[in-house]
Amino acid sequence: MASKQEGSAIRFCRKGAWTAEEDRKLAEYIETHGAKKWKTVATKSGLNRCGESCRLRWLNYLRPNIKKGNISPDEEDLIVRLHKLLGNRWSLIAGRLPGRTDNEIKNYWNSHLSKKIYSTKITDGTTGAPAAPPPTTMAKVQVEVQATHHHESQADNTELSFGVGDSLDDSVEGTSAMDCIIKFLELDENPPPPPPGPNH
DNA sequence: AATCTGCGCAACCGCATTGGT
DNA sequence: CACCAATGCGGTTGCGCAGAT
Repeated sequence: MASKQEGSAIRFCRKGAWTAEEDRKLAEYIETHGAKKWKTVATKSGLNRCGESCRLRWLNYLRPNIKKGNISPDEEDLIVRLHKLLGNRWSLIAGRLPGRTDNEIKNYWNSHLSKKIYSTKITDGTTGAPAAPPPTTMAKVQVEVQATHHHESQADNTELSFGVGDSLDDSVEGTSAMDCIIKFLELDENPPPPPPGPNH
């Protein structure tokens, strides 16, 4: 019986907007069992949804400590700077903005900031290539950050700062972490003179 | 008052990466 | 060491709402 239901759940993933009832079921299940093994979550929670769909819904909407809307000028500035550094690594950028999701930042960038940046570039006369060509792998991100700062040790710190495993939890993401990023970004704006080293 | 256009948000799809067997 | 499955990420699309004409 159960196996049949599970099978159908996997084969016929419901699509479209989530209902309040689905949200409740998902939240209830995750509260009890935790947010892991999304395929299992999808089947055991009684939702005819794909695991990926459940994950997205949880991360972008149901998860606690999520801020909705009202992106402050500070956050906007941070997003612009981080995007300049990291390119379209939305999850990394989101990791530095407590309570924000990669999807929200991505949407915000696409609808607001990209236009803003573009018009700024037109004004500056610096048209052409995007702020940061999107690297395809984390390794490339590291290389890019290193290249940006022309300083190995700094790049190493950066890599630590931008750990992917960071959660959006406000309790973890303290002011000091944010301060660290802001400092880091200040360095990006006013980079110290590169030491005479192996770096070009 | 009705229609059209643009904007913002939520969700889906495909690809890449990582972990386990 | 190779293969398979699961997970995560980024890009793109669709839907609904608000404002302008």
